[in-house]
Amino acid sequence: MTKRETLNVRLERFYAEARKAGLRITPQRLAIFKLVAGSVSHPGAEEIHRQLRRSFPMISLDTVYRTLWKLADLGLVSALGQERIQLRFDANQNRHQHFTCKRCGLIRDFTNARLSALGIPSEAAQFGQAEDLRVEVRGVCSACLRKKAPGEGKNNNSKPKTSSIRRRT
Amino acid sequence: MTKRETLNVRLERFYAEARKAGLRITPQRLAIFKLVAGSVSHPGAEEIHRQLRRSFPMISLDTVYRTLWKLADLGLVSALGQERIQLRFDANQNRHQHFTCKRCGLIRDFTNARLSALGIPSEAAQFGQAEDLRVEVRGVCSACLRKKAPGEGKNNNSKPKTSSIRRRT
DNA sequence: TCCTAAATAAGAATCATTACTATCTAATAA
DNA sequence: TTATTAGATAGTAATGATTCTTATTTAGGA
Ligand SMILES: [Mn+2]
Ligand SMILES: [Mn+2]
Ligand SMILES: [Zn+2]
Ligand SMILES: [Zn+2]
Repeated sequence: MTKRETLNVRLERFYAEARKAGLRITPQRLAIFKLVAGSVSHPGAEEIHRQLRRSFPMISLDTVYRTLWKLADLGLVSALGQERIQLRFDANQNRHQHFTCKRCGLIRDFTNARLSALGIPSEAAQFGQAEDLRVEVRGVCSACLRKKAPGEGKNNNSKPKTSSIRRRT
Repeated sequence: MTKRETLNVRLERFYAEARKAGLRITPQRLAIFKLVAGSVSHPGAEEIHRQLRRSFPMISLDTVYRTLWKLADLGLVSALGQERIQLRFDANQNRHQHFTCKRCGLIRDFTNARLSALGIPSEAAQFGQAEDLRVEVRGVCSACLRKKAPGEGKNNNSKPKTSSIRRRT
């Protein structure tokens, strides 16, 4: 699949999902999605904002963020890194894996023999010198499941204000 | 190994590494390391600070951060999450893996069949509902390798000021 | 074309983290 | 034991990414 074909497939999905969700297709939103969908660099919000200023000199950074999170809600993009903002520290230097709760930020250790045995994949070498491999299982912890297990509409719009966790999903 | 034994092993290492690196063992540093080493919750700096106020009412948040990074430099703790601070977005919704440069924050996609085939490990279930598994290879990208390949003392103290990346390692 | 809920721009606010600086102290040697 | 001093700390200001607030604009349906 060429780069152009990939972009088109993603755009189709964008239109389809946006329509399904009753999301307005503004020029800003379209431009933001196109930029991310056509990029291989996993850009951050500032970078996207800087690029888009060329065609939308007045676009605000806030719009970029709002749009990206909307797209994430629709499953059209993913947020990388963490969604939690605080750094977390770990004194366990044995090889192990983490379970992370995407709601409250809980992190717990576990050890799985198969995962611990994984070597650095050869594909990584093309980008530079690989040093280690991290495996993270993401989900929702037992405590958070208990909190509001039932009654979750597909579009959970509880305003999160500012907790340790920046966003849902 | 009991919890107490684990803590003692870690403390041994702390003293050994600190001595080796000529690091002063202050009451604050010892307390910070003990707290992290005795915890299973991967605490953040604020949390550590709050706990330590009980025994050191005057301890500053800055000391907590400085100490944690020092410990990280010595390989006694790891920083989780990302060291990059900016969120990054990804429109590739096919299963794939990432290579991440710990110096400049570059992120690139790759696909490894074995990694893509990994299922959620059973050990994760004890913590709640697991949803997905992320694999990240961390290292140094080609461009960064070129920049200052030689002449790196073991303790690279270039002041990082504030770039997109918060820290080395 | 008109209406209205949703989206935007602008800028203030927040929060985690880092920087600055005056003081303090652990480690060493006299 | 005391003096010395490089390294560490507390306190506080600064920074930078992200989110919030509000007045204005607009997409899309009637
Ligand atoms: Mn851990
Ligand atoms: Mn990707
Ligand atoms: Zn949780
Ligand atoms: Zn790099």
